[in-house]
Amino acid sequence: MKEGPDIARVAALLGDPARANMLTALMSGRALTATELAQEAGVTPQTASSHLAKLEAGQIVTPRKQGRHRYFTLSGPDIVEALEVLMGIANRVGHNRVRTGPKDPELRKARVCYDHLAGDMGVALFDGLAKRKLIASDLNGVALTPAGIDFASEFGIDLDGLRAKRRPLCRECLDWSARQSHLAGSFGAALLDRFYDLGWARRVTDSRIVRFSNAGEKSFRDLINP
Amino acid sequence: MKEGPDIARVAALLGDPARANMLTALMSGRALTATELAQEAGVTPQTASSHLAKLEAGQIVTPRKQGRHRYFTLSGPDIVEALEVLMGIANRVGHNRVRTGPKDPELRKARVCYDHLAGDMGVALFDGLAKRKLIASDLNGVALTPAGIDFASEFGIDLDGLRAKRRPLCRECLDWSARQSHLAGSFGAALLDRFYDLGWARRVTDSRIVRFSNAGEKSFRDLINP
DNA sequence: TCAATGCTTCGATTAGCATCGAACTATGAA
DNA sequence: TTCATAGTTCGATGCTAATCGAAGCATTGA
Repeated sequence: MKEGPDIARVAALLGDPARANMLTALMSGRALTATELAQEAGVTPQTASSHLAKLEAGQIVTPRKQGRHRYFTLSGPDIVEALEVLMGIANRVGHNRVRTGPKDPELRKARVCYDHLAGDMGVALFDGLAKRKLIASDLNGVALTPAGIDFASEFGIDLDGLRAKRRPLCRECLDWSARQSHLAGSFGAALLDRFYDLGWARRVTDSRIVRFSNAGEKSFRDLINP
Repeated sequence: MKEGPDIARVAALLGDPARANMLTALMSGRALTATELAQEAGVTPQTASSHLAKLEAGQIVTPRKQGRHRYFTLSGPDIVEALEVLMGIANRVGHNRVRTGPKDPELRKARVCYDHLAGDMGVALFDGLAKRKLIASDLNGVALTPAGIDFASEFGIDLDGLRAKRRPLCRECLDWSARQSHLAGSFGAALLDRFYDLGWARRVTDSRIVRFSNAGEKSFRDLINP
């Protein structure tokens, strides 16, 4: 009938509430089992199975069999990007769920959102970088300032390497718990990696929690509030 | 129920074939009337009206009243980006419509796809830049090489200005007629703008056709095949 | 005023699909 | 082998939403 790639097929796959919930859960970057995804989506395992079959057929998720579990992950960075963009639009047009966010105080404080820092410290990072004028945000989104570009190389981040990827460098991502923006995109992810490398923080296994050491948190505070 | 922005609402709006066709048509950047969009989508005006009401309520499109017509445009650059990303995914997973592309030979040769160059010359531009190693594409997508960055400034393109926008610099976009990649993203758009400024080409009014002058086409050939 | 065009609202029909209960397969543990 | 857990398939149900015909506004032009 019409020309071009079939957007509708892909978008329809993301457009069901149950499936969207599953995919959102997978944005944590962790591989989740079918049952876990069923719980995340609030549906029965049968229903989840049917949804997962569709997502798999559409190459939105990739399954990996391990013992009697099937672990699912998002099938590529383009899926992450699509979800991030859609989140941004949903945020802009005010389609937000009423929800307070995670209960666990450690989760509220610092956790990973796919591959970047979220939670109170994620928001603090965004605000801190903005206050130091290393990033600037306007109607069109957020971007590194010239000062921010200098900062990145001083801080040990290879911007040219990041630019080689398809993902945009900077993106705002609405924080589920704090309801404010934190920094996503490949630069946001690189910052968190750098925190790991510097020993400031580490990821708690089997959880989205990011735990800063005392010294690491101090350095972090100095970074955002010099 | 769940946390976060409501992806599903937005994605569902893009996930209907009729609506997706309308939105794809609007990627040309031109404002289209309700009846035109109905034709593009292959539905009756009544059905189109109902779809447009939903898209308007979801702030995906913006109407502008003029006389007895209602002109619709995409409501922001984030919508364009979402459509581009979804096209990329649909392309990757092989969800393409079977269709040869536009019939008009001039359309096949050079036209705008939203705001960048498409058609045979769009594909030639992509290939030429790749052959000159000004852009490099891999699994993750396409990006400017260091040589490409130098080229851009020599050619009069303000990369820092482009980076300040939310849109990614480079993106592959599957060409509807040639079935090969051409260059989208803010850099792709800037290149086309530069062609206009240099007098190489101009846009035919009320059409997506881009018409190169003889001298312009020669310069274009020299550019991509030095 | 009348007619034509652009677009929307109403109502009825239809089709697709999300959902779940129940039964089935597969892996692992006792 | 037997039991338990993880996951899928099947079938039935019910809801939502896309679709279009017909009628209703609104704007423009004669």
